[in-house]
Amino acid sequence: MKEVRTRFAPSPTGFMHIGNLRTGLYAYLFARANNGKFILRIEDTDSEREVPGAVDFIYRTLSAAGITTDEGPLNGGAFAPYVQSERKEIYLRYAKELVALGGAYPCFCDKARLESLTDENGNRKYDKHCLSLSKEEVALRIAAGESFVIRQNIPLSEKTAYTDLVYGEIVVDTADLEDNVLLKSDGMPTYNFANVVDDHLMQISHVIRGTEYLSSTPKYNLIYNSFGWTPPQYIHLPPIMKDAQRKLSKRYGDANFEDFLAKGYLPHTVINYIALLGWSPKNNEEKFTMDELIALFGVEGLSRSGSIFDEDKMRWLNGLYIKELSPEDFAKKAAPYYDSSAIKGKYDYDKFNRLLHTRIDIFGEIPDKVKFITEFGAFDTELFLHKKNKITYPIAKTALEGAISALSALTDFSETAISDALILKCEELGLKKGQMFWVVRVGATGQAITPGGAIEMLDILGKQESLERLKFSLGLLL
RNA sequence: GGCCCCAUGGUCAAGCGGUUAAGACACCGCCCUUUCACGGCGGUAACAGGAGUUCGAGUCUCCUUGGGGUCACCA
Repeated sequence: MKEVRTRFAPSPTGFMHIGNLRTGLYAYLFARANNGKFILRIEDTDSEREVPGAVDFIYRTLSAAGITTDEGPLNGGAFAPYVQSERKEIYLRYAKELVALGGAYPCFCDKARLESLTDENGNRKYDKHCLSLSKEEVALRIAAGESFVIRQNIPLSEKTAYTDLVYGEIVVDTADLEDNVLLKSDGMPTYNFANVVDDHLMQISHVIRGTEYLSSTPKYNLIYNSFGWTPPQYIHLPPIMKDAQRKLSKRYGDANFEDFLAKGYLPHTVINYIALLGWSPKNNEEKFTMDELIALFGVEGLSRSGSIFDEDKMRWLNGLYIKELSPEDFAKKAAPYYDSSAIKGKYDYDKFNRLLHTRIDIFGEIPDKVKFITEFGAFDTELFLHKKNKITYPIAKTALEGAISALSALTDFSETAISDALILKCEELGLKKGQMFWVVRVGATGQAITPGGAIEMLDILGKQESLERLKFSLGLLL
């Protein structure tokens, strides 16, 4: 059997869209799962969208994602160059050959004429006007420096079919296809042409890409046929959706890989999560290493319908991965988020690390979790009330007063001392421990949900601040 | 609008003619716990609709409806 070779062919736009990354991931997994090669190719034939430094950016992204390439612009390979803008002469050569073979023809029609072809529904289809030009006239006009493009010569009406590995047989009538531009007037190829020439020359065995190409693939196969080449196998992928009717796109917010990293997602969480959007293994697990994904991946598990991106689930997954981090790793990754929070430079980050390690799903939650340190003021006293612990206003008041007196007497404000003193006071006042701790925790922070228990909160705040806050809270009850 | 594709809970999804229709997220409840959280256990919730094929249909066929894609000198 032929060697499996897949490719990831992004445009250098300066960001890595999640949908794109998933396509690349699947191409990578498929290659690795079949002991094949994974190739990176840069599709930069649209000079207007060129972004400097984008190639490095793509490599950094793949590296962060744990995806390695066998061939590409930076690591080279037998089919270099891997950047389309550097392959201009190749496309030109093959375009000429295709014209000679009758699969394409030069076209001199200008924009105005093209627009005049638009019908009442706003649709337009090229009428093969320039196909009838004589060889002599074509040569003359080109020699005269007239601007032209090369168009694909598509048969008027015949059925074309191919078998997609996930969607099955796709049949399209060539009457529904247009004589698209293959080579632009600036000499650059369009995707329609470059992708065919490159996939063939680079010996790509399986083309893995989004469904937007599902119905135009027959067009590409026609080109392969004209050249006498064998088309690759196709694996088209359903889209990742923002909601039921919108595709996930950067226009709607945080859909880029790097945005998720900035929010405090671990790179592998994103990979793990998107791997499961549109593909599922036969087992019932949700958490996979890259090696496990490779071992499990197969086209049988690919789905045909679009999937809505659910950040809640990705958060949960990230929480799982965060809990697995060693304390050192956690501290290292959390540090930048403390530095951008209100407690920057103050307090011992490690005290928070210990509390937050099991309490956050993404690092971006840190600033909000530590906010209570610097933000404290009047709050809704209903927070004191607790049905299950039978906490009423009088009990809250008693507990607060008791806590204040017990804590005031302490010289050693350690966690054990605080705990002992509060528990002793409970017995003295006939309060349940749960009542005391709840009231103290709320009284010291003004929040129902806190990044730690009562004792931990008091310990972090220190004796003076704790007492001031408890007295303030008591005041709210009077 | 033409053409192509898709359709199981709110979401991701198993299922590939016979199942009490898995599992996960989210949500709710219980337990654990000195309070927050973690963790454990449990619960609510789905085959878009209609014909047909079949002893039997979520699974096959057709139609309807809904949704997506595509119709560029963008990829």
